[in-house]
Amino acid sequence: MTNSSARRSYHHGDLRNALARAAAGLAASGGPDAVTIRGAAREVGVTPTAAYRHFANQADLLLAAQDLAITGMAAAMAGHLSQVPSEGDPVDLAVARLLSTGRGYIQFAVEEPGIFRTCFTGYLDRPEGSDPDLPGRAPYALLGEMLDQLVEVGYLAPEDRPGAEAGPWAAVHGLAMLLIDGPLRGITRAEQEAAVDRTLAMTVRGLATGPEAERRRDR
Amino acid sequence: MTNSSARRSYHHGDLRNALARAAAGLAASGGPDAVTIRGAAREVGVTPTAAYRHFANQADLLLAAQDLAITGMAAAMAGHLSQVPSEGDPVDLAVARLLSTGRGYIQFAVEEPGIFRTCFTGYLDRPEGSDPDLPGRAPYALLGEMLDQLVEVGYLAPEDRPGAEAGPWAAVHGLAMLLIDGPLRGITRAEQEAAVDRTLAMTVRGLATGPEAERRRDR
DNA sequence: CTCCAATGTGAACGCCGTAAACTTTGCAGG
DNA sequence: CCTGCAAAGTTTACGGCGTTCACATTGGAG
Repeated sequence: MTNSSARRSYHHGDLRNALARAAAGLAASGGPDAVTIRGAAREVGVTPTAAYRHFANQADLLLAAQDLAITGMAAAMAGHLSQVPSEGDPVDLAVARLLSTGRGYIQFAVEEPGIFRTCFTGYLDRPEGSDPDLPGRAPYALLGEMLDQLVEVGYLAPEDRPGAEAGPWAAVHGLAMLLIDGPLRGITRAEQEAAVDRTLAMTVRGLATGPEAERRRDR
Repeated sequence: MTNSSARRSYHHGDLRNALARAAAGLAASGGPDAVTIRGAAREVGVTPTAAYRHFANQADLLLAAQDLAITGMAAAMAGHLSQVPSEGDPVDLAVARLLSTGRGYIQFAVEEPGIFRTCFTGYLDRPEGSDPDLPGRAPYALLGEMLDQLVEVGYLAPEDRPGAEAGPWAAVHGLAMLLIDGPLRGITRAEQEAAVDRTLAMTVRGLATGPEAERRRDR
């Protein structure tokens, strides 16, 4: 886990990135609370105060770890999504893509709880009117595409499209939180998968407001 | 904020409860991370080490704060639920009660984020096969009753009842988390309410698998 | 070649959790 | 009544954390 590239000179040369990577590693194993200036510095083999040449404070370092975490999560979800077959009935396909996105989200949370939690930490003390393109929005954008496709194929009613992200995102995010940090932690793997299936089924059914969805229900 | 009952003698007499209440206060204003042995002791006007006569460690104190937090949350939700009218169409009523429960959950999270977060913290390092009646299950039980009622009135199909808690709970919990700690933090109140409405609507629609639900859809 | 700005180190402060040794106190039994 | 013990607080101390300030080293611009 320790960074292999030993420091050769007084000046590190890439300390900022090295610290950020170390911070991400700490986050992966211990969650955001484990992201510590002293810990990251120790990992890199440098004095704690050196970190202050590159990060304003611990929150700033955590932010860098968060960037890496979000990148990792986006990559994992993209990989998961890419395995969905791309041929077949358009409605089935759009639904399958939404399901895959949700499943990928939850699976990442369960497999990498530290990173997942790091993705969604630190919004508390963010400067007021700061970057509206907040991190953590990557899944949001991806979800938006899925919903657009659902509208295109007639599964989701167009009038229900605006603001439709909230529901599915909440369902998937909530289940992830309950599974890794909450009261559902510790349930068996089978129970876990059942909970995921039930939640996704409810979500998909809850979005079925379009004409194509009605037609399918009547069959 | 400081506890008014000043200590009159060397022995406090009710230090454990006083510390627990102080811890809950800290949790309310600063979340679970603010629950600190030294902080609670300071609040009560006692030496930090005195706390160790009543709590094994900081996690133990946090657990006590969590108990109070969960009690408070349950009370708030019960109060919210009690305002639902008790007469009218049975299906409407059952749905209204589910909606009120969900709305109460989210509203409490938004109004008391520190307490809410404290309710769902500390599951990470809980002893392995400990109390299966985990805290945080109170909402779970309440939700179970709502779902039972939905089955009774024919809105939710009986075969979909087992394990049906996961979906609604996840949706409501997830939205709460996104609103208070996540990327949805900082949206306007109107946007917030829209997100809640959309999420609850999706949830209720997603549970509509019973005969009575179909009949209503056809009208 | 020189000097300065960037980048690192060392020592120190106050906060935290926690342990060990000590002190105060209420109360049980003679 | 009084004696002594166990319960409940206090004092002191350790290490880890974030953070600051003064200082050391270095690479590269002029």
